[in-house]
Amino acid sequence: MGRGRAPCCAKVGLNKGSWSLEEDMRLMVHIQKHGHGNWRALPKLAGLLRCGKSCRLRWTNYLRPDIKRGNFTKEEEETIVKLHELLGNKWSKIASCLPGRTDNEIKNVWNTHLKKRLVSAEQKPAATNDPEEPPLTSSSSSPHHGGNKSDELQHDPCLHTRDSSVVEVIEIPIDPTMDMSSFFDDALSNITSSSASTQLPDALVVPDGDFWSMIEDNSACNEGNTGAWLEYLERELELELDLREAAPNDLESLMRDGVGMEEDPVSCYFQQEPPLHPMQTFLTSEMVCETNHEV
DNA sequence: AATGCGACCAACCGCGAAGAT
DNA sequence: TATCTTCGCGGTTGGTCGCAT
Repeated sequence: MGRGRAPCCAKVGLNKGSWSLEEDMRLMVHIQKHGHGNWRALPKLAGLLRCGKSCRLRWTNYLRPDIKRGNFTKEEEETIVKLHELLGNKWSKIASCLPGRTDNEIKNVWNTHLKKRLVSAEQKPAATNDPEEPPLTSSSSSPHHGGNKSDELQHDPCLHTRDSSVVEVIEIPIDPTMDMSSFFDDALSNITSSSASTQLPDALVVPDGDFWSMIEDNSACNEGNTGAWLEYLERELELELDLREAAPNDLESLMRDGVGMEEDPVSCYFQQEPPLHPMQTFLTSEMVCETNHEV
């Protein structure tokens, strides 16, 4: 029980459901500039009619700049399966081993894909040796379906199947020092605060859609309100480069070499996560692939 | 073309745990 | 010790999309 816990969301006058583009922008700009020291106070400071919890979820599951977008690779899926064998339903721990993936996303993938796959793999006798089926090793014995037994396995180096046999667990190296939340806190604290107001200009009409699709929609960026919003965002984030005008070759060199990291605190912030180049925050994986393939 | 259905996934709720004050 | 706050989890919901009929 949360001791003295205040109820989440005073359920009066607060927005629920899907986030609008304006809300995304407000949250993103506010966090980029000021960080998220106090989630409860953040919505008010950012001018959002949301509860802090909702803001935190939106940020961690969707807006965070290091989130990897797109389908899970086979390697990632196998990693999830193996880590689930080790850790059980410790989605955040599993997520910490999969850079760019959120615990919610992993949970969804597990519940919708991997669990079913394991069940079907279990139903198929191992003797069939179906080459299409991923190995999944011991997972065919499905250590967890049938209940939340995750904690039982947490410190058990071996997995016990239902027929009492013991199977070997493949060890996945986990960096215990990896703490994404503190990583972001540290990174955000390095951003020099600007004197500009976080309030969005009232004159700007918020375009329809969501944040990333707006960013991703290359063609739509050049005209209308979307363009105005992007320009506003770039000003707020002090981004000097206009990606919309960058040619594919330019983008590739930007991805490779970076631009103005030393000068641009926001870029420095983005740069602190090694697998992600700062510019990737404004590029979809599709765009990056496209760029790489075209050259 | 319209409808139904299932899959997928973002988002929510309620709760316990843990850290900070 | 009590309180406040955030984090993390399990479970669930509701909207959207694609496919079959």
